[in-house]
Amino acid sequence: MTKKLKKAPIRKAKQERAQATIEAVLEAAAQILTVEGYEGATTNRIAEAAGVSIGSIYQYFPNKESIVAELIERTLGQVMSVFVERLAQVGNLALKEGVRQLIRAMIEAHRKHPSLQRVYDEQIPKIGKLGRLRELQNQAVEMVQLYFASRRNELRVKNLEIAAFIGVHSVEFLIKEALSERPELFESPAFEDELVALIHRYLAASG
Amino acid sequence: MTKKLKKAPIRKAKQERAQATIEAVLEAAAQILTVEGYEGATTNRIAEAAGVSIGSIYQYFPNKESIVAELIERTLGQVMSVFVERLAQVGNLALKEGVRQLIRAMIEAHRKHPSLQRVYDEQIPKIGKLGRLRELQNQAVEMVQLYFASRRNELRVKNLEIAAFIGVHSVEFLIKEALSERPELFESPAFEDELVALIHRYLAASG
Amino acid sequence: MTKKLKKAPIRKAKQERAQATIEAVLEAAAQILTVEGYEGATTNRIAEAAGVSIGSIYQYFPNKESIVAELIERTLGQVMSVFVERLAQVGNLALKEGVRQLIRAMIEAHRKHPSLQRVYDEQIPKIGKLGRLRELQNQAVEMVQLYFASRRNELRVKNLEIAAFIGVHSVEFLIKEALSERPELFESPAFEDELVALIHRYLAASG
Amino acid sequence: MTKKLKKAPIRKAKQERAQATIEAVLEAAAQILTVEGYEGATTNRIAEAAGVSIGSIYQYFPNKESIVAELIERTLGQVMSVFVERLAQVGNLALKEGVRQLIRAMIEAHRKHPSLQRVYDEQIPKIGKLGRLRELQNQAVEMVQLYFASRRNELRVKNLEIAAFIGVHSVEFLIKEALSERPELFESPAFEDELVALIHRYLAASG
DNA sequence: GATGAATGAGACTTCATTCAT
DNA sequence: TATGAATGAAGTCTCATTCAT
Repeated sequence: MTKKLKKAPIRKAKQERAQATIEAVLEAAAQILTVEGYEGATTNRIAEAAGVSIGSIYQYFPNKESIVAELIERTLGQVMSVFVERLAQVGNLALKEGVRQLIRAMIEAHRKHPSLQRVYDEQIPKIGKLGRLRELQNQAVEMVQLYFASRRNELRVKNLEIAAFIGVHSVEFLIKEALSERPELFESPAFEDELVALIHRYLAASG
Repeated sequence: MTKKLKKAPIRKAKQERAQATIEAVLEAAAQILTVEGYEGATTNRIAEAAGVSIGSIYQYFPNKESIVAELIERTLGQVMSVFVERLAQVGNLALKEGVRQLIRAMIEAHRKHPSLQRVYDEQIPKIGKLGRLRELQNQAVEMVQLYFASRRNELRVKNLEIAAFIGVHSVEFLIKEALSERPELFESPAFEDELVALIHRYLAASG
Repeated sequence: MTKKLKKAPIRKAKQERAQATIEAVLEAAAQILTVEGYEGATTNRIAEAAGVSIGSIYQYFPNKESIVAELIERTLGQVMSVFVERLAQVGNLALKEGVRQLIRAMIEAHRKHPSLQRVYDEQIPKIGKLGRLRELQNQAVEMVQLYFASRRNELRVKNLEIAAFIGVHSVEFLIKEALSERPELFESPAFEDELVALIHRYLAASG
Repeated sequence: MTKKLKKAPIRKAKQERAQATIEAVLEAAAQILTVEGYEGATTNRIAEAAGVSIGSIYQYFPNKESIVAELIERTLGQVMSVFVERLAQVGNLALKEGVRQLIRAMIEAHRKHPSLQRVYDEQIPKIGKLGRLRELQNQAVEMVQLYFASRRNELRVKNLEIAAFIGVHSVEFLIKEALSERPELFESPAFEDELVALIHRYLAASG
């Protein structure tokens, strides 16, 4: 009994320690990738920044690529879940308001992972063959296309696939671009308005 | 005198040979970057593909980065010159037609350097600290802003700087994205129409 | 007193558990060495296969080498004890029958530790500088030499040291070679006859 | 013309330099393998001992294993060619003289590559899946079997395959064993006589 | 004692760059 | 000037061993 009582917390403590190491590695990797790019992100540097030995990294990640992969997976997962959630809430709003809500969701999602985005864009093609990013982007395009379909009577555009492609990618990219090149624009309330105008006027029957 | 008379053509011949070497190196580098990405583009591989010794590369380029830099410079230079030229011709066209001409120019420019673009996007941030690309993009944005200013009476948008930023970057990126992910869309005539609609409706007073 | 009475069985139990751990480690090590060779036999893998934590291994073995050393010691010890025992029984047999008994003993001894032999051969030189194997082989040679001396009148050979060296090593090696390369030969009864013929005809006065 | 005249020797000089590097690496590797075994033979150590940079090793060998492989190939190739040559010359000699010639050939062949043999035996199983050694040994056994067949009327043994297996392997191993453990025996003329006695008496009809 | 997370020396290998020819 | 052999810093990863819990 005594043993069992003791052992459980011990194992837990160990698991926590392990998890702490993993988090430290991922944070350090994110930090270095952001500041110095993929070239600067050597395994030794990540270990050092994480305050961990190089061996510990390989206890939890099979190789360097998998660190970046995990980082990507987490970031994209969060971004997507925010987006999907908002999309569900938007179903019965008028087009313009729906567009605004979705754009706002994207802006908010990116605010949480500021400059890592660019690094991911660069590295993703090398990791996992066009990778999960494309997959998720395509999912997003498809979901948006369905939303457009549900609002068809408000739309000017006919080809919803092209419209979704253009809508998703232009917003996504303009957000990233503003975030990294014009932070003051990204932060201004006008930015959201402009994006909404861009997409809504493109989609909607005029007048 | 006799010497001088002889030397001139020899020097010329040498210059030609040197130029040929440079071209071969750049072509080989472009080819390898396109097909295998930056990782595969080792100096030895470039030398081999160029049919030149590794030593010769360092005769003309101080380091590997400078090869990529020169490649970028040339490509961007061409794209920009096409764009600038078209911009000059567009001055007195109506907004919608002007927008169409500029978009068409960008599409054509990208058609000439299809797959290298993505590599450049990835590499440019690493070379020369935000690099020449940003500089040129900013130039483009400024010129477009000037063009917008000359058509102010046709515009709905008030902040021309934001409008130019959004217009240039969304078109630029959508072209790249279509080129690499939806080539069939890129090739369809509808693509140009959609881009024109996106930008023109965003800019113009409706009606 | 009460304490002592209690402690004794506890210590015993502990000792038993300790012994069980040691056995598990040695078995796992033998298994892995046999199947995957020395390269695959990492300490972590041995611990895992033994169902023991890596820390426990270092409780009982000062380092990795000592695990292999113990394994070798045990195997060779068994082989030698079989051989020595048989040698004692052979003292008053006629040469040919004595040779046959000794060869049979060697064959039987090797049958018990089939594939580990080769691994030991590879590893022994690295462990303990020429190692215990040489020592034991030399002992065997000396004992055989003594046996030959006791049968000197039946012998053709004069230099008993050389004869013992040749006899012991050729039999030992042919057994190992057959075991690993021609198992069907090793299992056939003809094999023993051939070895006996090889050694007896070499030793004995012909006719 | 001048150029051609100059270039040829230059290329030759370079080839010589390259070859010298290769030889230095192989010699250093052989030396280290002999003295310290496979564990001690790190690529850096080999490079250092060869007086070459680590990079130079990888200019000529794709990996560490290939260095050992080349060493083995060269040694075995020489041993085999000596053996095959002698076997051809031995065809019409009486059995005993033939056996002596073959044994002498093996002794001479091993004298040229003294202590490397043991290392090869250890490493060969790991390189190339039982490797070229087994292949060559099997070839040797087969050739010897053919020789025995041509001398069948002088033989006592019936199963020539087993006889060849036993003859080849026992001689081969006794030579190696003597070489590494009893060099003074290896050098004595009696050694050859004993090996000849061992094999000839085993093979021949007595009397 | 037992556990297993953490350590870090050191192995193999790559590749931009130099330099003797 | 052209060549390509040589260089060596630096990168990724492994694994025997230690030590806090």
